[in-house]
Amino acid sequence: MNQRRAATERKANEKTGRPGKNGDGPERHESIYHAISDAIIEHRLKPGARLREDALSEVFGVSRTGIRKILQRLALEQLVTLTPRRGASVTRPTADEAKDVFDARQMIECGLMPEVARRMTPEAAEELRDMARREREALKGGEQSTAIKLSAAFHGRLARLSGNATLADFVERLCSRSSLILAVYGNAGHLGCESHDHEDLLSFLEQGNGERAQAFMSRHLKAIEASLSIHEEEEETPDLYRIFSA
Amino acid sequence: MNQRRAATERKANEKTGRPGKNGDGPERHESIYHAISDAIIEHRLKPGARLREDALSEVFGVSRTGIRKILQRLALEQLVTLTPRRGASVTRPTADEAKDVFDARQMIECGLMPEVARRMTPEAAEELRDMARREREALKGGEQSTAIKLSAAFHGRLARLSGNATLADFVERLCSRSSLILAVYGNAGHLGCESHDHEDLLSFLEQGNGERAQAFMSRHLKAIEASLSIHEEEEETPDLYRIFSA
DNA sequence: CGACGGAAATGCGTATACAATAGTCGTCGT
DNA sequence: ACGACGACTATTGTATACGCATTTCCGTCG
Repeated sequence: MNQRRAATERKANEKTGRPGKNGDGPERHESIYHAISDAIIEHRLKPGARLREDALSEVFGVSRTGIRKILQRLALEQLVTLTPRRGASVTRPTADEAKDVFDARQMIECGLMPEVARRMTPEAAEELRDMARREREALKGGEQSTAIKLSAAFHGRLARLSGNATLADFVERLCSRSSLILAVYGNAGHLGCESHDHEDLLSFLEQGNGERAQAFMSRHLKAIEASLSIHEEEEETPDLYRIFSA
Repeated sequence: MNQRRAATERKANEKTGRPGKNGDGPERHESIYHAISDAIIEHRLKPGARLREDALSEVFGVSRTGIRKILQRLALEQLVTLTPRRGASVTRPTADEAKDVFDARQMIECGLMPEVARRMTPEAAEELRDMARREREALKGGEQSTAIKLSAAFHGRLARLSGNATLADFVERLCSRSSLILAVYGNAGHLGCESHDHEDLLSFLEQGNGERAQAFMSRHLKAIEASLSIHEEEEETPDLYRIFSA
């Protein structure tokens, strides 16, 4: 076990070109954090998947201490669930949580649209249009992972344009969780944010029409939420009596 | 000096078995977290105060590892700021952040009022009325720390009544940060949420009048924000040129 | 008198060790 | 043969100690 670990560490060091010591401290942690959160958002790590500290520390070639810090952060963002003495696993959102998240997005993202319309610039519109285009291409090309990430990034970038960093952070967190929700309750092949919704939304924003953008965002989110198939999947105390009596 | 006191205190705790809270488990960390965050929210730790890991670990009798975890969490909630190789300090919110926080509170707390009015029950109203009463009494009695904490708790509890846990979490975070903002920009003797605002708001909610509650909350928050004296206090790179040319 | 350089101090991150616990598997008794 | 109890293992949680980087302060030199 230790030998394996040493080998992995050496390989990691060779990769970064730092022999003996990896002094990249915070930067390395940041990249690991993004690697894990991306994997979760892109559904390469599915809800319920266990994230063992030893395994992660071996894979990334850092100490378990560092991994723990990263897992704590992910837990605070509710992307992973930490159960005491049982370790970390990718969060499996409940139906209630899904409703909360989409209600919150309705409130915040829609509420942000007027200000975003006011602050929209040609450069920002250009960047967003590019993201929307790439997302649609990824979706067409079957790269669902890429499409999911780009969709979340689009919503996040949009919120950031409002100038309110705090609310933009909230939106980004909500989008990450939405990815998880789609992974659990989404119908395969009918991913959220398809069609030309993002492009259409952009048009309203470029026209400075906050009202219509707001209404459109509301419909957009409602459409995504409606596409979910919420089946309650009782986690606790399944009603065996009801199940086996029928 | 500090070491000796901390050592004796820790020894005493171990000998007495730590009455009230058992120090063994994660609950100890939880209580330390609350101790620090309360101290920040109640302005017993003022913005800019440095939080050295060694000192904290001695005071609370836990290792630096645990303190680090707690500081990370507080940093993610933006109550403390971690500057690389400079340590942790209580966050000193900027004027921009203050505006963002209050704009966010306007959007979320006001947007929540209709649902809260719909779900208000006599028991909840009773509890909230008690909190408001205790807050007013604390304010009258000169216990500003208690009043500040109760005010934040009132807003948080209110949001939680909406049934949306995600948005309630956001509101609680925003209220914590608001406490910090009041510490920096608030006028002494004119603390937020005084008068009978909370009681009046409760009345509207008990009547199920979400519209008026929403409007009242909006005025309430605007009043708090307006009471702030925002002076820019350039932190870094003071504009010497501008200062000395005039 | 100012500037440069070294030594001490502080902080951060990692590794290692140890403790505690939940899950698993085997054995024993009825 | 089946169930229950107990030991073992795997994994997490926490503390301690060390190494490295950076900052700060002070002494010496120009």
